[in-house]
Amino acid sequence: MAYQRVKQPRISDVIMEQLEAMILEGSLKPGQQLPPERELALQFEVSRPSLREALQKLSARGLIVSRQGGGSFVSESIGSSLVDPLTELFATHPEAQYDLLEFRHALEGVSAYYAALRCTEADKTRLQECYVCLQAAHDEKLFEQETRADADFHLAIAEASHNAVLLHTMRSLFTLLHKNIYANLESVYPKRDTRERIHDQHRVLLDAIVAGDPEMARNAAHDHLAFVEEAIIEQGKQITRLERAMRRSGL
Amino acid sequence: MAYQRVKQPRISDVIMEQLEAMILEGSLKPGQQLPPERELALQFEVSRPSLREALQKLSARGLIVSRQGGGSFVSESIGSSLVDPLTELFATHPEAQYDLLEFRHALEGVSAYYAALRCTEADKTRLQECYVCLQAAHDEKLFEQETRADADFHLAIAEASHNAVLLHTMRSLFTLLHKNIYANLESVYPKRDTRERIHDQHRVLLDAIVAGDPEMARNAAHDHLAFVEEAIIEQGKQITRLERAMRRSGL
DNA sequence: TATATTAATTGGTAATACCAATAAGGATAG
DNA sequence: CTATCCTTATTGGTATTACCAATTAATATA
Repeated sequence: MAYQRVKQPRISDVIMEQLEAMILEGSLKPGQQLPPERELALQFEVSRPSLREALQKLSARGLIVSRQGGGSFVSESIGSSLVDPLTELFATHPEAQYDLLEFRHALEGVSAYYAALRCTEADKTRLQECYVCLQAAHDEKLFEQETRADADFHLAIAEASHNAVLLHTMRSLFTLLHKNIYANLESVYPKRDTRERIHDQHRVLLDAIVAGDPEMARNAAHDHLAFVEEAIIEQGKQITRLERAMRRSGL
Repeated sequence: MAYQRVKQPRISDVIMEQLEAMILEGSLKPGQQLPPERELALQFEVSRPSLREALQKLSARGLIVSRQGGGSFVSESIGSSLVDPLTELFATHPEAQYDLLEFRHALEGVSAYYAALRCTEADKTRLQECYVCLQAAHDEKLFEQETRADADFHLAIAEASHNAVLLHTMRSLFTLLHKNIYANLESVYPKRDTRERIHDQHRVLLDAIVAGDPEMARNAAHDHLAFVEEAIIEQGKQITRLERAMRRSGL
C-alpha cells in the first residue's frame, strides 16, 4: 500500500483551524466581535450546526466567548500569561520603564524591518490610516487620543511584519506600551519641538516601510526610540533639578 | 438589585461537564466506547445537535475521539491542557515555529549583547554551570535532558542581560521555546557534525559573553540561530526528498 | 430629557432527514 | 469447513428548518 490513508477531516475541525489561524495571524483581534453565526455559516459555506460545533470547540478551549443575544467575541484574556507577570513587575518597579524601552528597541527594530520587507498593500493602507489618525490627534492636541493612536501605529507595524509571535508579544505589551507611551508623551508634551520631531520620526518610519526599505525602517525605529529615550532622560534630569531646587528653597 | 444575576448555563456545557465528571470519577474508562449519539441524546433528554456540541468540546480538549461509523471512545491518554490558550495555539500550529525562530533572532541577539555588557561574576558562574550541564547531557546523549539544558542556557543569558522585560518575555515563551528547541534538535539529531557545530556555537556564545564583548556575543547568537534555521530547512528538504523516493518505490 | 416599550438581532435548542464510513453478519467459493 | 467477499445495519457527519431566549437598539411616551 503505497498510498497515504485518506482521512476525511471533519468540517467543523477545518472551520476551527481556519478561525484559529486567523486569530494567530492577527486578523481576528482579542475582544473583536465575530460576525453572526448565520452569516459566518454562509461565508464558510457550511451549515449552522457545523459552524456552531467549531465555535463550541473554540469556546471550550477559551479562545472565544459567546453571549446569547449578544454575539461571539475573541477572548480578551488570551496571552495573559505573557502580561500577568509584567504588570506586577511594573507596579512594584517603575524603573523597569527603561527596560521596557530597551526591549522596544529590539522589538520595534525587527518589527519595522520585517514590515518593510513583507507588508502588503492592505498593510500599507492600514499604516497610513494610523498615521493620519495620529496626525489628526496631534494637530488638534487631543492628548489621550494621540497616545492611543501612537500605540496603534506601532502595533500596526507589528501586524505588517507578519510574524505571529512578534505580533502577539507586542500586543500583550500593548497595555504596558500604552501606559509607557502615555508617560513618555506626558513628560515631553510641554516641549513643542520635541513633539514635532517625534512626529517627524514617525513619518520617516512610515515612509521607509512603505518604500520597502528594511534597513532604513529599522534605523528609523531605532532613531525614534533613541530620541524618545534621550528626551525622557533629559526630562528626568530636569525634574530632578526642579526637585533639588524645590528642596533647596524648602530648606 | 439584591439578586444574583441568573446565568442560564448552556445545555451543551452541562452535558460536557457531566461526561467529564464520569470520565474523571472512572465510570467511563479510557478506551471505553461511548453509547451511540442518538442513544446518549435520549438518555440526557436533549437533542442530538446539543449532545454533539458537547462531544465536540470534549473532542477538542482531547478527552474523547470519534470515528465516523465507528463510534466515540474515551481517550487513552488524557492530555494535560495548557494554561494559556494562545500558548496552546502556537504549540499546535507548526507554521508558527518559523516565526518563533525569527523572533528568537531578535531577542537572543539583544539578550547576548546586553549580557556581555552587563553580566556580573555571579552571572558568569551561572552561565558556565548551564554550559557544563548542556555539555554533560550532550556527551551522554540524553536527548530530553539536553533540550532542557539548552533552553536553560538561553534563559540564563536573558537573566544575565539584566533587562526585566526581556527576561519575563523569554520566560513566558519558555514552554514554546522548549518545544521549539526539542523539535529543532530532534530534526538535526541524527547528523553528528551538525550537533557538534551547534555545541561549538554555544561555546563561542558563552565565551563572548564572559569576555564582555557585546558585538561578538550578538553575532554569535545570530550565527547560532541562522545555522539552526538553515539546518532545519535543509532537514525539511531531505524529508521531502525521502518522501518522494518512497512514493517512487511504491509505484 | 429620561424612562419604558417594542422590534430586530443573535445565540441556544430541537427535530428531522440524509450522507458516509465502519462493522457485523451472511452468502458463496475454495 | 474455512476463508473471502458482499450486503446490510449501525453510527458518526452534515445540512435544513423552525422556534425559543437573551440582548440590543430604536422608538414612543411621560
